[in-house]
Amino acid sequence: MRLESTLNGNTSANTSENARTHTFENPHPEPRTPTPRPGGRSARVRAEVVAATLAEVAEKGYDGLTVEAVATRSGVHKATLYRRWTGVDGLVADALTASADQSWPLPDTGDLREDLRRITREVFTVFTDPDLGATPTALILAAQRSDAGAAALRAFFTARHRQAAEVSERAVARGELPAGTDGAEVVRAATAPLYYRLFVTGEPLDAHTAERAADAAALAARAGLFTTAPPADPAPTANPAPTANPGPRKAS
Amino acid sequence: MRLESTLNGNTSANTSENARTHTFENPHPEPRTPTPRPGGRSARVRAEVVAATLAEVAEKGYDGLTVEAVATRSGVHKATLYRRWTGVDGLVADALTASADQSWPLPDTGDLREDLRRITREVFTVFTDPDLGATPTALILAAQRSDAGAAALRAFFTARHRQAAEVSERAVARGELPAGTDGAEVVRAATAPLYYRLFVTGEPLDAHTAERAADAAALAARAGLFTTAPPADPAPTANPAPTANPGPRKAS
DNA sequence: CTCGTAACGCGACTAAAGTCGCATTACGAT
DNA sequence: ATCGTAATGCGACTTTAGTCGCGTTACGAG
Repeated sequence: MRLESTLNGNTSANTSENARTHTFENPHPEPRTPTPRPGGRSARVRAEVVAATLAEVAEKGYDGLTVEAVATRSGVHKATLYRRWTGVDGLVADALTASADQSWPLPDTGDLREDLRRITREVFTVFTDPDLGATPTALILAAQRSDAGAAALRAFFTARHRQAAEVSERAVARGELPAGTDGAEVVRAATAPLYYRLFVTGEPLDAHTAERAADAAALAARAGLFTTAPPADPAPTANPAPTANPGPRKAS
Repeated sequence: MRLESTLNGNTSANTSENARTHTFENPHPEPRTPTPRPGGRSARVRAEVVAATLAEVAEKGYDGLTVEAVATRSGVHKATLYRRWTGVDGLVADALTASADQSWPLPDTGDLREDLRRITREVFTVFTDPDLGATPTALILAAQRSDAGAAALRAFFTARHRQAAEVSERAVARGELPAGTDGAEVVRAATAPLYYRLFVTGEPLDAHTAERAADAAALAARAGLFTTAPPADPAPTANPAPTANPGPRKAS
């Protein structure tokens, strides 16, 4: 009985391996836990596959991404890709996980609104530039397609928001924001309108919109809307009125 | 030579039909334009297929949606589904287009912040309720997967934002907001943080966040951030500083 | 009502995605 | 260095998605 071990960053990718193992009817189960071999060839294979996935996604978009093409480009056999990464979804999730380790500089202008403007301008610049934006766009779209991808995306953004919270922490220290401000929420408020257009509504995004989103977030933060205390207003009433829903509805 | 005609709401779905026609090498081209037959059986087929698509999406999610299953559930042959709707993407786009015709009531409390709170609370309620939210969630995710779906999604949200702009128009008339406020932008600002969590970052969404998003949008609107005039600040400098990008990056 | 043909159903078929059993390679522990 | 076996490559194979040619049904125009 052959057991594939769990490799770094690929816990989800080995699910089908475990599942296959469990379906093998061995009347004498071997309780021994296999020792992972994450180094050498395995590490090289992963690096080659991640690189090939990113290249394929950048070139063909998420919809054109196939296991066959990644196999060809990476020189890794497709059986390995299916075994270790389950399929396209696992490849995307792993590529995203690999991208999450990138460090990135935070703006520090001494003014919160300007910091936020720089953040939103960068998001705008990257995602509206065909060359810069192809890979991240495709990765986000691809990641949404599966539980594994969505989990990797959540981890990615959660970490990014936590890091970017520093711009608000500095503003608090400067006395620009009230103590107890949730810095990650400030960054979310600033970037959400951009990602909303880019990835939900598909409406056009311009530099002015990016700037305005930052300004609105800064204004709200200064007004104390993002303090971790609950709002001063009473809780919603127990009888919500019929309201508008801008989302799609199930057809009757 | 058989030509399939363009049907209501299915212009994208007939692309492959036209493409097939064009690839047929007929030395004597027939210049006659076929007369569409959108009524009777064709209308019944469309209704059955849209209903089946919505049911399948609600039950199995966007990832479990297959042409085969829609064909089985609707009783329409899969060859027809491929011919008329091209595939899963066309089915989703059409289901979304069919959903877009639903009318929906707007809140009118006499107070902008409360109106926006009701809108965001409704979005929150629908998308966090497993029963109410399954279909719209799956439709949005599925629509993002193709150009046709994305176009339908854009049309859907653009129309919704335009309609919801009425809450701001009323606020302007009440003297609550400055003249020239872009009402659609106000609604976008209110709802974007919700959809960002739901569909981009996958982070949890609670009622407090929904409420706060409405409050921040109302605050910014009252401050005049959404007037259609450009901002009073000078344009961005010609030399942008290196800034943070909270999106994924291409691995080096 | 008739008629031309758009739209559809069908089964056979092709293409693409994914799996399996076997042999080989190479990673860690000793 | 040796050894057990994790990880991989391979080709054949299965499953699922999508296509094609033909005959049938039924929609509008006249």
